[in-house]
Amino acid sequence: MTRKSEDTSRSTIRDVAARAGVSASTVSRVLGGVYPVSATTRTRVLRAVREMDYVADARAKAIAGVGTPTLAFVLEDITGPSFALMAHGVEREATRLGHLCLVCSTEGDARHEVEFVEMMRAQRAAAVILVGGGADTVEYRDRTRRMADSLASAGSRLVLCGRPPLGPGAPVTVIEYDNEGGAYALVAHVLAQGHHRVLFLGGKPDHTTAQGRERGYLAAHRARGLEPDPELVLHGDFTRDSGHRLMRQVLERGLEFTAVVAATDMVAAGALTALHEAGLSVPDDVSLAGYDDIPFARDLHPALTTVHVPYEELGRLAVRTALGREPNTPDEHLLLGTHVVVRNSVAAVEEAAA
Amino acid sequence: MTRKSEDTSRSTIRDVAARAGVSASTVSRVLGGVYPVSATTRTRVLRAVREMDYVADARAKAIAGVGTPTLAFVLEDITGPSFALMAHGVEREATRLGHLCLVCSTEGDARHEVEFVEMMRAQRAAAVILVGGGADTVEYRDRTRRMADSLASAGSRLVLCGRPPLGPGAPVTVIEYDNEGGAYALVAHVLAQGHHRVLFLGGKPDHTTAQGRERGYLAAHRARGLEPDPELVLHGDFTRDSGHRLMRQVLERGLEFTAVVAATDMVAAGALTALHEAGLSVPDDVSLAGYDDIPFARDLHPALTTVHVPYEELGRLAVRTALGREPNTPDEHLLLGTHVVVRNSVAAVEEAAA
DNA sequence: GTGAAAGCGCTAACAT
DNA sequence: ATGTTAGCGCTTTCAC
Repeated sequence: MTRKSEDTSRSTIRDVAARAGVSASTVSRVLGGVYPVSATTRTRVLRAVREMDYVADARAKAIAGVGTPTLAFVLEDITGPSFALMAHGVEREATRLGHLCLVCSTEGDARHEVEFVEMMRAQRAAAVILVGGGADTVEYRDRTRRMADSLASAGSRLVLCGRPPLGPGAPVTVIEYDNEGGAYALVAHVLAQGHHRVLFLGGKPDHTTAQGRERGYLAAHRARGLEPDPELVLHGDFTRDSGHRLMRQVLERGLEFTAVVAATDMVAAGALTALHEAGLSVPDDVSLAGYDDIPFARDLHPALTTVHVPYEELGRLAVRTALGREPNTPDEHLLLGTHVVVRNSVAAVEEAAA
Repeated sequence: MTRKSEDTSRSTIRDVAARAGVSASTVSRVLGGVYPVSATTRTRVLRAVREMDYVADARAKAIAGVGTPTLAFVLEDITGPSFALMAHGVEREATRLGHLCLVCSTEGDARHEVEFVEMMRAQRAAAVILVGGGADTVEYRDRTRRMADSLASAGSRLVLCGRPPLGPGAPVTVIEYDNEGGAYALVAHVLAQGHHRVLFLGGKPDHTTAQGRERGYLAAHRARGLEPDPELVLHGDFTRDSGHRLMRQVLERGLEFTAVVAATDMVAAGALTALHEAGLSVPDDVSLAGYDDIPFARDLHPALTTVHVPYEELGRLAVRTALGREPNTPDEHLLLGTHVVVRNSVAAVEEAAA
């Protein structure tokens, strides 16, 4: 059994110094690394350190100017697959760069968000990464702008990841991906299979991510000279339950369509089981596509055609650029590409039936 | 536009004091809360604070004895649905209790794990929660015991969440759930549907979670006087790919079975698509069950029968008990129940066919 | 090579 | 009610 010091209170550098018969500065020096210290003193100190199982208080070091930098990550709900993917990217890159990683869930509450940002500022986080879409209201811009300024004035930096950008001049970094482009490509693909009435299961009308995807849906139609029936675009949120509910209602109402494009793989999953519950077969009776390419998409049955979003990369990039910038650099904007991944959930329409 | 202080370096309490024409202690007092301060001074100070957008350095406060406590959460990969669920529980409860929440991914590397724990000790984290199963080797016990002692001697506490417990006397809290019981109930349910040859897609043979589930599988058989064919229990890991690969191999080998129980919903998902790819129907041709009850289980087709594990509760409990205990309390052991949730993926065997 | 002393940003005990 | 001083645990001049 390893012997441990029995004293309940953690030992300080002075305790170690005392036990080694040297001064605190000396202990600091041998622990610090490459400062000239005599071999024998070094050994004595190291032994004391080992015997007392001493670890320097990181907060004290931080305050003295040599701490491990910290990076904060605030999102809505770690449980969402795409959030989790980003979180993973952030976390990996942060530890690769030797940063600690604080995480907070807002549960979708904007008040929590600003509270967290305030805390992170108090923690002197090197950067705080805000993740997940939302409404682009003036209230949002003001609030976020305020956070950005306040962080910047404290030598930190705000990163918006998949979020509405602020106006020019704000000290933020925004990393986005091409919502509209992905939706455009996806819907073009569906249309190319001969579908004419494709249902769109969208998100909240004021949510910018939802808007981008909806724009893509519309644009793809118009590029073919089609004007989609307004009845076909529905609004809900990005959850599985929303997809399920919406799909059910549509089925009850007897709306006509041969394909459905969901704003999210989660929505698609809910819609899929609603379809199944109604005895419909995908893609034989109706085609279905999603958005996000979460890992589970390929294990749905049929495997879901969707658009891939490089979420993990997004997270990695967020920390890399945030940490690379000078705090007060004005707005910077990265846009990552998306691409559709074709699996088995959308089929060509039977021309005979038409 | 809100005016902000232009000075790039964050302001200190003394700067605020200077601007308000008072002493630092006074600023500290008005910010601190309920200490008697004259109304006019208070206003002056608050104005200065606002004008400078001042926030007290949390690290300095911490070192002075009044910091926001921090809690660390180290897991293998935030991307796994069950990990994410636990993380969510931990995070929610932590912020509810006013704690900050540090998170680290080990990517399955034990060395990273001890490094992280060491860092957390340096951060003076109130508790560190280690999550996720593993092998119960003596190396594991030694290493973990060492971490527990070291944390305890620093006034912190180690919590093992869904992990092999240490021997008695170690200053840890372990929170587990009933792996064996859940598997037992699930397999009993499958057996009760008339299945005699049920395939088990297990995890790594030395992984304690995998072992518990396998024991349940065996025990359920024996309780019915059955001795399962050893050929029917396979080993892989807990990933979707493992389930997919294993299922494929089994199908190629032409093994006979009417039901498969996967050690994990992820494994089940992989197995399900392999089954589908082979043109088999679930549950008409073969029944399938999983374990974990991740949110996606009900959107698989057919909806997956599985055993529910209260992961989120697990996380919440982990922080609650960790924070409630005195640091040096010896081992404490909580065991949460599991229960099977019946959906549509296991059917009764056709007695006619037999 | 090593110690004493000052300083990091804050709070708290002690004065007044 | 407010200022002064000491102290939290550490690093870093500045002496010797």
